[in-house]
Amino acid sequence: MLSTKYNPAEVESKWYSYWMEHGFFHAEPNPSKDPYCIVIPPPNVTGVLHMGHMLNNTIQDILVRKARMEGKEACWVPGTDHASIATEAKVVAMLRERGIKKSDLSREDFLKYAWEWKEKYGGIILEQLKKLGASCDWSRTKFTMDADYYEAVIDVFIDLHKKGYIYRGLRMVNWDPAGKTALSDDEVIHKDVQSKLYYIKYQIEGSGDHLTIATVRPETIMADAAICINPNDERYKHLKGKRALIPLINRSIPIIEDEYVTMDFGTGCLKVTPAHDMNDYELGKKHNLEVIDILHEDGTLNEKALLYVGEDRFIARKKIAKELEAKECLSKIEDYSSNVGFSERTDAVIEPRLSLQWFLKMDTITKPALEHVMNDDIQLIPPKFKNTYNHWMSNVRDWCISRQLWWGHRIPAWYDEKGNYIVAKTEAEALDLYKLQHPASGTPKLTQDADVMDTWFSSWLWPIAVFDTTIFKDGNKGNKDLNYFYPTNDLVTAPEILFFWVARMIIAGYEYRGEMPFKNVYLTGIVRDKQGRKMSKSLGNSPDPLDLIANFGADAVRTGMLFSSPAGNDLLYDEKLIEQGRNFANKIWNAFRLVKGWNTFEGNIPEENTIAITWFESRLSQSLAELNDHFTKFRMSDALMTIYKLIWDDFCSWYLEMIKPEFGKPIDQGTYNKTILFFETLLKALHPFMPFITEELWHELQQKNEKECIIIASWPNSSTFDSKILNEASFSFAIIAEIRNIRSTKGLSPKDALPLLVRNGEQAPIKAFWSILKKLSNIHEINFVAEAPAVNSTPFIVGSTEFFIPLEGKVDANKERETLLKELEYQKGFLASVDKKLSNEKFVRGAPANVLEMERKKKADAEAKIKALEESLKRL
RNA sequence: GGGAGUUUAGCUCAGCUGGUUCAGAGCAUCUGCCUUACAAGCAGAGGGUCGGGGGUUCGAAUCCCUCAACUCCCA
Repeated sequence: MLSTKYNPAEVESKWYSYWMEHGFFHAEPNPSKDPYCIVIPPPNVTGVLHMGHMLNNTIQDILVRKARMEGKEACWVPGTDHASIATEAKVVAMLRERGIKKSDLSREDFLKYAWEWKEKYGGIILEQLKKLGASCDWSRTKFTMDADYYEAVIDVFIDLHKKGYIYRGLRMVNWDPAGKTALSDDEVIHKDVQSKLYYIKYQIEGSGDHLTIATVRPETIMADAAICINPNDERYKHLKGKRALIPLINRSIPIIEDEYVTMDFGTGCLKVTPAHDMNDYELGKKHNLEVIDILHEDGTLNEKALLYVGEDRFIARKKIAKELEAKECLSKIEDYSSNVGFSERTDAVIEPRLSLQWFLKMDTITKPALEHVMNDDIQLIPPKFKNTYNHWMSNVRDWCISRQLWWGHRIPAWYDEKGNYIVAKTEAEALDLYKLQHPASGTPKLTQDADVMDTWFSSWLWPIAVFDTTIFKDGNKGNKDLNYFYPTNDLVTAPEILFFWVARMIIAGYEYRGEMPFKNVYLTGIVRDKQGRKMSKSLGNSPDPLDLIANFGADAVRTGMLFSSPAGNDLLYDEKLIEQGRNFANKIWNAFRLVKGWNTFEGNIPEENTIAITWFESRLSQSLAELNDHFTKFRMSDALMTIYKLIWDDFCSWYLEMIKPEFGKPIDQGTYNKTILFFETLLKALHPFMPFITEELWHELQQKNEKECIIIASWPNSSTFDSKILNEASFSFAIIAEIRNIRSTKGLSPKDALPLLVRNGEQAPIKAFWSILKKLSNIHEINFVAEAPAVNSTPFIVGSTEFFIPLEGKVDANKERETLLKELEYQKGFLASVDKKLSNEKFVRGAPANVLEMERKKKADAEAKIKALEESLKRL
């Protein structure tokens, strides 16, 4: 005897290995089939599976499985990226535990440790995906630091440099003085900090007058390049064209005008320090100001500061404030709350710092990427992201592609001792080129740039490089795989990386293939907890996905994630959703137990079963059409809900109840066979969502060959459906609900068979369903009558047909009158509102014919109901 | 500061170009059932002035204006 509970654990591991053994996930270029391809957003090699991955990869797996069943050559390419910053941080932490400092290691030794770390932990996340059921072509697993991929990234750098897109320039970066490295914006944590606003007096050159500026950083006055005022500021008209003297050091600086200055902040006079503030830097560029950097890389003042050289910036701040006060240059100090960036790793206050970095010019290379999204060649789903995309791409800034790290693709630039550089693949090539360009210089000692490239500068090649890493150097036509699978079809990712990654892949796609990298971009939401907070390790509000899979089964987790996740909207995670998924699996399991338990006999199909079958065929077809429609619109949640209701409501609650033989009795062979086919069709339509239970039952329902698996079974298509029988069914379901309701309110047991009278039943739109109605609502006889019965009976109306259940002695006349009166009142009110509309001339004139007709039918129905209700009341 | 989005039942959300798919779904809640597939279940039921206000229209959840709250992105 099978358990009443479905047990996913062994089923899931069994089928996953089975699929792997039979190579069902593997795809090869196949000219007789259409390709379907998704490249995975490569997770960090350092990562472990979190809820966001679960959602994201579930959606990808659903799309791939469906495409595979549709007979396409479905290829889902997995892999990881090297995540230079995150990985380097983890390796540094690992070394620290072993008592090793990064600064004591050579680059080569450090990288050895990094690779060791990668080999040990780098595959974890991919193994976890297997537990989820991900049907990736694992033989194609790619890593952004694979030797050939590494070379491709270098080739791209060289190529773009040759094309004039890559240049070296000064740029403000987030500098961590404790870690002595630049950080990306993501690694900076902004906090509100209580600080002071210092009001400092600057003498105006050639006069005894002063102006006053307000600053939180008095230690930077030595780096000032100008004072800026707003040209519209009446108060400072007299300052125009003058110069001011920096206190303490008496250096003369110009007073400039720019509308950038907020007149009502501070004093309206702004000190401009281009070397130590992002905004001031921009302002400085605009006005051609001198850039004076007064800080060492560890945050102490350098000789350019002239004062307090060697002191830490914060100590210098205090000392300078004191000295300004002593020399009466400080007019006041206010408390002030400011937003300060801290290093995620060292917690040091971030210092904006100018440094030489490598950039990719974005103005021309982005053009096709913008155009082809705006004209919908590439579709963003949901489309609201087009706005955001447009805004970003139209205001795109040059991309800073260098990082002061070791783990990653090292920049292929070689410098001589004077700082001249050559971009080349190897040192030997660089040397040859150098000699060509500097024939007089002899043989110099060249050193390679110490920095690596931004991780995105490798992952932007992903949709191409997973197939072919050689096309970047010589622009060849690409290998078989690339030409078959590229452009890929769908990309599923988070909106957070729309620019970091998606936009850049599109740019690279057009640059190197002249073609889009994918047709559709499905943007998922963020998984949050019940209170709407982002899932995070520090909050501890994220469940471990693998625990969930162990407790509920992967099928349950997959469907649970999808029950509430419209595209682009956040998903509020609740374990209840996973339970719902588990309950659904259990429901299917029990339907299987029922069907599997039946014995059959040879004989004619009874009339009610014929009707049940005809009806379900139509219903199935209708639902499959709906399902496919949801899929074409990427409405995954709705697609799941469609199949969920089809199985739970239509198949289990209605169809199986219609055909279910009495306990212990056999079922006729014809109905049985048909039912198995229905069940199989349902399993197929459900397979992309719940791959494991469907594969299990597929093999349990009927004996299958070794290779006859649901994973490669053909996707069920919708055929025509008979809307008449669907209407008849819903009409009879409404009657059944009424009868059950009457039983419920009158306290009648479902076991007591009741008679049913129908007034003018010959005209009721039920036709074939009378016998089913009898079975499902336990009615022992149905009589068609011309007049309402004289005996005590409970009436009800469905559509415009009147029904009566004779209930002598069981009816409370007063209660009955009450309900009838209530209904009568409602119907009269309804009729009044319809009448009002119909007597409105403008409505009758303005409304389209079908609307008018509807209203007239409403009126007729309401009048019929009122008449029937009044008659019933009279009889009571 | 600029831009985008959201607001519909207790919760999560559908409702395309204004009119019977217009007030819906799932979950939750309540009531009654251990009815031999399933209590991880069955059968019923209740629940919303569609964020507030104003306008356009014969007719507004849907279009326009305005206010409010929340969210995200960029600075």
